[in-house]
Amino acid sequence: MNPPSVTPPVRGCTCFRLRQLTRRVTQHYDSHLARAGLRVTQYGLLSMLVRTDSMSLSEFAARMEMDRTTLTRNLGPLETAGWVSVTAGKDARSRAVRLIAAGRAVWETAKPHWRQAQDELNAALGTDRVAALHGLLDDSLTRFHLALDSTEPSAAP
Amino acid sequence: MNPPSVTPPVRGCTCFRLRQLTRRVTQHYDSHLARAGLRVTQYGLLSMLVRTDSMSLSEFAARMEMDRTTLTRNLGPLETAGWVSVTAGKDARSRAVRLIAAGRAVWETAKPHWRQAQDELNAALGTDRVAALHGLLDDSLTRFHLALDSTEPSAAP
DNA sequence: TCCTGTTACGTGTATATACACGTGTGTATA
DNA sequence: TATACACACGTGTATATACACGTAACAGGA
Repeated sequence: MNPPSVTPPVRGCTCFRLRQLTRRVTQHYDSHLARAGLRVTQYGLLSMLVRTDSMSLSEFAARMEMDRTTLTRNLGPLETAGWVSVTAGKDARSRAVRLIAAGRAVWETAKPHWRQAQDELNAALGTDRVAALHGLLDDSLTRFHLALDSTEPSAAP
Repeated sequence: MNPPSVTPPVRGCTCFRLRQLTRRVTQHYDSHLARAGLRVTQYGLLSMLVRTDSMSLSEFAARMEMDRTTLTRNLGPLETAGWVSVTAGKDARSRAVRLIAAGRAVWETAKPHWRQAQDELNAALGTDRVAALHGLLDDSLTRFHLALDSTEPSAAP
């Protein structure tokens, strides 16, 4: 007889599992979005910009949960392609990121390909499971911030 | 009155959420493993090698759910550090990957740091939630393979 | 034996990711 | 006002990721 209602210890590495699934899922989305000349990371950036007139780099990075310097690099190809403009911001320090018409057009073109990738994933995993996964991922991110932000073992003053 | 037991449509992008959380969680693990001079990806590779005497590159890549060429690149730093050896395999084509004593030593050193990173995550999210996340991630990966492998839109012959 | 297809790799290229570090710029304080 | 600090960025460096492409080696059949 097993002891009831005892939570089994967590086995293995959460980060490893996350990275594993993320690799495969990213490949799936990328293979679809490639038809529009985009990667899923780029599609995500454009999607965020579609909903916002203008943002500073730091604000953009915070919303994407992405390192600021990573965002700078990731915007490079989008700027080169003429989809995004990075101009002077309110401050002399700040810079404003904005979506250009061509960028919106590419996003519109890519959208049905993203939709198909997502539909195939929904079918493969089951809608219930995907919904549960979304909830768990969102919740985990929130709790992660609440508990671990500015508690990292950088230096004990 | 809301219609009962109707699964709400899935909102947003699964891949985006996965990548978001993976970024943050990876940073967390990396900050701990840095004390042992490792990244979580490298720790994962060493962990797999600890349980296996010898493997071909392709077999290793398959077990890691990692692209073969990605694995080749990721093994570079580990070889340079003298933690892993890549020698001739059974075949003249194949190559055997093996963990060296120094590699095992580093892994042993890193293990408590990984443990702490995992414990902090467990505390931040709650053990139940982490267990649920593991189950969902594992299950999703399996179902992903069953449904989407060799069904990718590469080319319609 | 020679040809053909498959298998197991490596490399070039491009993007994704983030830390350490340095540079201006704004702000508040002595 | 001079100074110190905080803020917003960019860059150098290193790793992570994978597709396209090419090469050498094996396995079968003509």
